Amino acid sequence: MARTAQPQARWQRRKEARPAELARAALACFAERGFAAASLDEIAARAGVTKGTLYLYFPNKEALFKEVVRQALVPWIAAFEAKVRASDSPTHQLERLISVWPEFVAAPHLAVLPKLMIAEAGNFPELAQFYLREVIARARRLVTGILRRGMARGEFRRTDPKAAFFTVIAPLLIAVVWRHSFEQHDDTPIDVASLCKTHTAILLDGLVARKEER
Amino acid sequence: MARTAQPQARWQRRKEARPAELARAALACFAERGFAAASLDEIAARAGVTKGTLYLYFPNKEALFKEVVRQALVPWIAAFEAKVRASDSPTHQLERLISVWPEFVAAPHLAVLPKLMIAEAGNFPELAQFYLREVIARARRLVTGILRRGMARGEFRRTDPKAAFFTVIAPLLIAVVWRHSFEQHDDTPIDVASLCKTHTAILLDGLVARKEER
Amino acid sequence: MARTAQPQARWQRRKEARPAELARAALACFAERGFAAASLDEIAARAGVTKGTLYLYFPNKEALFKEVVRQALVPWIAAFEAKVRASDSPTHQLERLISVWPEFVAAPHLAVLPKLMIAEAGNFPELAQFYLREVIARARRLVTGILRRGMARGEFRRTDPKAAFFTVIAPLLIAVVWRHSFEQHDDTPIDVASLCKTHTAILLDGLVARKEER
Amino acid sequence: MARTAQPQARWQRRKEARPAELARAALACFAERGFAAASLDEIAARAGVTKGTLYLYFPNKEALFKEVVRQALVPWIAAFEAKVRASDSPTHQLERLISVWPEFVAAPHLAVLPKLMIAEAGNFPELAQFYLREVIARARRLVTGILRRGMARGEFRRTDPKAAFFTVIAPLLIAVVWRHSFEQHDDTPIDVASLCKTHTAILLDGLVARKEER
DNA sequence: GATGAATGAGATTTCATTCAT
DNA sequence: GATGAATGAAATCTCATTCAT
Repeated sequence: MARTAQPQARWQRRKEARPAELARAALACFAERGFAAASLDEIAARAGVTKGTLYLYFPNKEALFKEVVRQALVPWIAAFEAKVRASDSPTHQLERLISVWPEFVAAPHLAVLPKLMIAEAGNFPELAQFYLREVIARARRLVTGILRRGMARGEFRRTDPKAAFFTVIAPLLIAVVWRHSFEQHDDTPIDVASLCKTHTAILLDGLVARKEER
Repeated sequence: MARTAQPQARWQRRKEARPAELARAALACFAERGFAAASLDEIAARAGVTKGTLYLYFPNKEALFKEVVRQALVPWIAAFEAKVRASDSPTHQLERLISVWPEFVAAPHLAVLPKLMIAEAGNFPELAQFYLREVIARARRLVTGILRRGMARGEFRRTDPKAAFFTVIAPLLIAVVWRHSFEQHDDTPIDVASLCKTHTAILLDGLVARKEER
Repeated sequence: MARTAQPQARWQRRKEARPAELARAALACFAERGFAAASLDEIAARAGVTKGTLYLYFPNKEALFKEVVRQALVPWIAAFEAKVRASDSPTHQLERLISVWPEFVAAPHLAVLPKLMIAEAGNFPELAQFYLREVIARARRLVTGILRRGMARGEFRRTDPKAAFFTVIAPLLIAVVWRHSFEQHDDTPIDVASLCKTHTAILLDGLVARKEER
Repeated sequence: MARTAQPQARWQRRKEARPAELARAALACFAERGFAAASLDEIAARAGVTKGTLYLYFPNKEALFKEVVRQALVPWIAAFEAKVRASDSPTHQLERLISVWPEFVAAPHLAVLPKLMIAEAGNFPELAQFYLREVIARARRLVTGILRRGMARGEFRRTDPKAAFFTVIAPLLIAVVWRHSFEQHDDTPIDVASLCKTHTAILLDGLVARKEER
């Protein structure tokens, strides 16, 4: 009973899947613990391989971090911009931008990045610049564009668009960050949908009550 | 009676001054490198003592970190609370609350703490809970209190106070975080004062333009 | 095909052999210096590995110690039990039990363990309980079992078996302990074989002389 | 209201008591943990002084250990020998020697020494020699003397007195040692009185049953 | 391609000892 | 005489990285 030559199926089966698996595991670990506290042992274990294997794909821990984060950043931007185009009214565009946020928060691979970037930007300048250029700057252009158009059309009150950008975006950002830092230690989880609804309302009409509405 | 040359004492007794000095040095190191990357050697050196001395005052690195956070942040929360108590009108209270922020952002090293907490919450559950309890919860009580009173008095429109808390606070928080993660890589630094002004305006009156003002 | 000169491998893989080698080296160090004074550096050096390697096999120094005790002593207890099972007469069983002792005393490093356990029981409660459970209790069961059977058969006089256990075992124990504490400072070394012979004689027939022998 | 000059009563009151207090505390710590694991902090705390004070009385840890142990050894011997003189019959002398043992076991400062000496003899040769000379050798002379006289009078069977010494003394020794090493980890404490009674019985008459008694 | 045993530098932590007060 | 803050050397332990298999 001759044992037919197995074309080393054990490894081949996974060969193409590997890099993506490693990236997913690494991203999750880095996001949970930060760069320094994430151990290669843990990343490897989570990816179902051994530590040595990581070094087949990445020259060292820092390169692994940068590569994995850089790759994960790309989807963020496109997804982000696409959502806004569907409308023409600046008000509706803002509403829409905020209303898709809960989707982002729920997507595990995307939601993890802002916290990670906030935590590690100081230690990884190139990465920070990349994030700044490819994510933040584009988001800023998107939002300030909406605001400027709204002001030009008389739909929005005059404000400094660059400053207003923070008021528009920050609560959304904090929501994702919260998810991955404090929520597990808090007793009451935040309701992202409700948060977005309230944020939209305040953003557009303010906190102050008025007799007559627009 | 001229002061004779002191044969350089190997060390000096600084019983009361020490803990604060150590905490200050530690804060600076944690701010620069993050919790994990800050070494006790470096902290000790910056404080002008040896590693062993750190252990006279703190049982371990984590306790040192916790103490640093406590000493640095709690006074600020108190300051914010005091600022709010000084006024009676909810609208003015919000305005004042936001107006102290630039001072907070400018305090040396202090403003890194929110970023540090975001980064390390996952690694130090106890610290995260402490921060939640002593900082976030107090801030939340402060803001939701203002909002509720405003609504009760008919001064503010009805919203979910817990959700609105994020819209009030998040832009401020992002401003501090920005300082220590992306600002150095961006070409135009943010102007915190202007940001606070814009934020207050939008927060109170919204983005949408109206014929008649309050 | 001559074996070419090996460019001295930095290290070798010894997966299966390692734990036993490490335990052996550790036993020697613990025996010479005691638990606290034995340094991991020294143990590693003696085993021909680096400190880090120890942690591949044992989570910490205490676990290493525990493993050393377990590996070294448990086989001996089993040997004693086997020796006893080989006979049927309680008297012979006691004789045989004692007659193996010189071998135990002569086994290299092994005989320090009782002394080490006496010295460290206070510092390692868990280890003390392990030793009590796996070594002392088994020895006690073995001896009291023999005594009880002897009494039941009328071969031995009635005594409290748990108290008699001490009279049976203590001189043997003291002999090993002596070896590693006082013998080197005494002028005349003890002759374990003779000691065992005398002990057996007294144990069975007492010191007091009689007209008629059994 | 002039404050009368207090002749620094605070320290003077204790001046003479100090050394004894220190010695007591040190002995207890060393006995509990062994030389290496006993910390000067703990000893000082137990004595109600600070670490620095220890260095007023002893040049270093090793000297403290040796001095304290050496001083504690002296009472052992005298107390031990005095008990035996009261009788003339070797059998009674042995009985008496064993019967006073429970007193030793109960005396905290004495009972602690055998364990300590067993544990540290290897690391402190001079101390071991002192103990050997002043305690063990004298005890050996005492016991072998009794045995030899008993044999000469035909009261005891002929045995090697030096070997028999172990059978006589070991169970007693083990009882004290047990007290300070394993008893706290065992569920059933040993009953020293019962142990001594049983030991006497076996020692004199052996385990083996006989028709006619002496 | 994958493994995982081994490394070794560096981290935190401990503690006997010193010395200004 | 007593203190206790400070030291500094050495201990245990961790972990990114290497490399024989």
